[in-house]
Amino acid sequence: MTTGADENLDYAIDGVNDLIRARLDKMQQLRSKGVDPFGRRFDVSHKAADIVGSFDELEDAEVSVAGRVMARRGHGKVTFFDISDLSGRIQVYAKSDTVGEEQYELVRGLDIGDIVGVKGTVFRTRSGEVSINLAEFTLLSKSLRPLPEKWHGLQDVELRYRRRYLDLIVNPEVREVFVKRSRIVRYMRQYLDTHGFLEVETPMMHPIAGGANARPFVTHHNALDINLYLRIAPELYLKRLLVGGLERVYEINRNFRNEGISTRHNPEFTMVEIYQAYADYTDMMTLTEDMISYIAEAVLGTRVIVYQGNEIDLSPPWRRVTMVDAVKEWTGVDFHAVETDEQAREICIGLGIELQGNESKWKCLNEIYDAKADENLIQPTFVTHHPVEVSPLAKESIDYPGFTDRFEVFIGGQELGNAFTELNDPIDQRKRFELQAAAREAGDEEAHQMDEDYILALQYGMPPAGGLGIGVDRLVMLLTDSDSIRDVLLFPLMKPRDN
RNA sequence: GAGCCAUUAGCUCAGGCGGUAGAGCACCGGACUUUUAAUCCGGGUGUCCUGGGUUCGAGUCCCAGAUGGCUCACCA
Repeated sequence: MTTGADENLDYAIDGVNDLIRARLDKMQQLRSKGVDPFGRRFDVSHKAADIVGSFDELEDAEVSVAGRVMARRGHGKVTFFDISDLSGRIQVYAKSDTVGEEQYELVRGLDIGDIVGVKGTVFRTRSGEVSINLAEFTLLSKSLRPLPEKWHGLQDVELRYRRRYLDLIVNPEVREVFVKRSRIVRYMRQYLDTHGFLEVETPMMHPIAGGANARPFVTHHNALDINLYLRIAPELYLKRLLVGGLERVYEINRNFRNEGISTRHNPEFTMVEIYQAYADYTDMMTLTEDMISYIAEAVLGTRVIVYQGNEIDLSPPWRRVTMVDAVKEWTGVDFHAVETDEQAREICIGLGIELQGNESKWKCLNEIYDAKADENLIQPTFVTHHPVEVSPLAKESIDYPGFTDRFEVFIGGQELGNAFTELNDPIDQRKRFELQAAAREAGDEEAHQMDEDYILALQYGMPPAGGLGIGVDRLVMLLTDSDSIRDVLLFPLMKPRDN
């Protein structure tokens, strides 16, 4: 399928302008000269940054490098261009006398954005820049659209998210964030694997959406003719695995919650959930401190980080405070001294917290806590002992009746994780579900549904266990100093544009 | 879901009080055999987000809508 140089290709490209037309013309001229504008495999011997970094060993050696043309400086019979690969950039020096007229014409026709392969010898220019003296040039992919500007990069936030590939091409610091994200997850796996945890995968499509308080996405299976929910948490499946004797399991995967979008919430987000038989929430605290500081050390080389202008020390141990004490610290209100639900509601209203009007005392405590926690918890902090009422899957505390052996961990003003000693009493669990069902009846759309199948599993006996969930996106935000979750998601959810 | 702000060339941005739409980079043509935000000469490439309205005249004022950002609400 050859394309004639005079064929009008505008139909094939959306929004053709003069810049694009010029590139289409070049593409057709290349074809008519027998040069394929969209090449094939190319043997790469070195990465750009490695050549620059190992100049002493590589001087005068022949190398081949592939990458995208990011800048071009023509000087008549000599042309310099910079190519960029994942490792970095290197300059290529093309001299008409060396490469010959034919190849030199190809170099002169290069556009910023073209992907090329170059072969040549390593040398240093007069001004000291490590470069490749071009011997052989291959066009690997013609770029038909102009890239964003080299100096300011791509600033338009909407375009950055919708066309992340452009963001990655022109904004190196963005690429760095996602490389770090990959390393964070890798070291998390490494930590858990070396501590005897088994990585598992559990269903993403659930007949009952359980394990968290959230509204689910609904989908439909045609052959079975049943509705299914995209999971809001893997918790109840992972605990079935504890029943099955897997003892230490974890899963790193996506959860889906049909709720608002914000700088801290994306409808799909990544959680790691970890369960350890014969342990409790205090073991989970130790694990949290130890794992996160390990990851920081491994990825960043330090446990002292800066997040949004605050210096944060991740070295264990982290502060521990009960929820009642924390609320007392922030507001002066001691909930142990509050007698009635009405009193509690009045306190809430006095603090400017909106209520439905039927909240219990402990629900009120939780409301105040939710409203105040973020702003007050910059350094790593475990807030422990949430009321039983707001913790339907956690075991009640022995020495703190009415509260659960649970914690939420905050760092940098953001909730990062949630953990508790798992409720393994099937009778108690049924009662908790019944209370949740009642709340649901009363209009709480996020209350748990009864899950008979899960209770059945508990009836066979689940070992006592500690369970922990950590928001991976938020951990990445923390370790990359990102203030929006969209900056750590390659493709955050965006409303489609109707063209 | 609510409030505030933004939307102008491929990209980054400027456009006083309503009077023929601008710059830099990129791009096109020319010069140039070690440049590097190369330089020099010449060229402005546009659905001013969309649709209404006011006006002799709207990028600019008014109304409605779209998308995005931030804040709040909900949540992790």
